Amino acid sequence: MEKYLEILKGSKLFANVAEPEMISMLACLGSRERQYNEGEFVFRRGDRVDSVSVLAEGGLIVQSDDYWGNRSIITSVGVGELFGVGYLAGEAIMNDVVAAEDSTVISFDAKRVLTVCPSACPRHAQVVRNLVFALSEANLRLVTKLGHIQKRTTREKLMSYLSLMAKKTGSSTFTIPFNRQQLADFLSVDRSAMSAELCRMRDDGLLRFNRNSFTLMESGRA
Amino acid sequence: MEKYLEILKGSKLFANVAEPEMISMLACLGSRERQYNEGEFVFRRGDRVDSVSVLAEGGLIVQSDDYWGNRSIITSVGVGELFGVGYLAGEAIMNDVVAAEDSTVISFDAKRVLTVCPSACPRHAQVVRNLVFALSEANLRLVTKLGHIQKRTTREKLMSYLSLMAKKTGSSTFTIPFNRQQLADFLSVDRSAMSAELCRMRDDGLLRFNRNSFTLMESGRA
DNA sequence: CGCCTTTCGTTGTAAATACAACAGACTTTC
DNA sequence: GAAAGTCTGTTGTATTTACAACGAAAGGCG
Repeated sequence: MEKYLEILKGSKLFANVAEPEMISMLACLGSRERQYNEGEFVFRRGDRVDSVSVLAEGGLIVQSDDYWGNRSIITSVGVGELFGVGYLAGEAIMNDVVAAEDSTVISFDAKRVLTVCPSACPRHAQVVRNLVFALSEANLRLVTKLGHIQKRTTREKLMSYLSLMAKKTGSSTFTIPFNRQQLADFLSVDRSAMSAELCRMRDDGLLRFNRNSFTLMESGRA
Repeated sequence: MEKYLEILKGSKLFANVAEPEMISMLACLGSRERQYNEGEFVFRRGDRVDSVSVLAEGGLIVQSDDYWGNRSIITSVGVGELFGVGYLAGEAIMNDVVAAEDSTVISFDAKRVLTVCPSACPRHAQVVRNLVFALSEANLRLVTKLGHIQKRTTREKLMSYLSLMAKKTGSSTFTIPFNRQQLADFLSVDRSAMSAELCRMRDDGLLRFNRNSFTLMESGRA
């Protein structure tokens, strides 16, 4: 566990909690550490989640395959981020969470995080507040994704996603954390159709790209 | 404010908080009450939200119009539900919140809810926990909606939404809280195309409907 | 290097959707 | 109860997308 103190310190869950206090809370919160190999399932649809989990190493994909095998990528999870916190109210989880690479997950007993000893652990209340903020951000991510997907055409979806990425990185040139198939799954469109549309957008002078590196052109908004 | 005590008592925010304690907290949390007429904006895109709001009367729609005027309905808000809680982390709100009918909103100062006097107000910690659960549920709603929208065809989107409604109400006959245009906006499809698809589904024996009352047929899953 | 696997672009066709326009049913209002 | 307005269903056309299939390029590995 000590290995990951730095990461935990930088995670949303322990924002504004000093290291000594954090360490004293780790035991109190029932923390557990577990490794996952690439491709392994962290959660499966139908599981009940009774923990608050932080990714300490690696990368995760939150996805969902429907009855006919169409895969939808809900979101990706990076180091230091919380996940699975959308199901604390007791509902069964609706998506699979899969390790995109070898990963380490640190999880905390949800009941202890939420209900035990806010006085005994001096900064416990802060952790609960952090949880509120983390959930709030998760909400924002989902709404943002909805904003992309609700666009009517593939080109609009791509523009919506790519222009947000440019805004987030503060540069018109950036790389995305998806390959073509994953991007298509994320935007909920067909890969080959999306690939073709990307090329048309390039030919129309909207952008340039190479693999997962993109550059948006001034001409913009078509 | 007293008018709405019953509703507040039944709201997610004050679950497991006895009425006397709740009343003593109302002032402490900086509660405000405000009326909105049908069509009036409760929040506009770009607003900063520094409050936790509960709908006491009426009904709200969370929606977003894009640059070209296409409207997307994110969700509807019923009496007793929290809204706007996805933006506590400080980001600007991305959607408009509009009163679908004459409505009353009670809001609480977010900073006080999150940071003040967890000891002075005996059940303050419970309210913060409730907020976590409410956010968790909001997350779930969004993920559920994503599940509908990510379906590739209009028929699949309709089946996804309607079968969930049947499951939620526990009956194969139920009414939905949307008219056709709103349902189309919610599922992010064209209204007339959706209307036509609904009729084809009826002709295929999948369901029956009249206005916003639907009945799913045994034959199911096409 | 050569083989194998994965990823990406390309194309043609069938299917699905958006859009526009209109008619009928139902509501509201005066 | 007539008029105006709203909601829903219907149809035809142009556009967009999904699907399948394939070849080329890139990366991994013995």
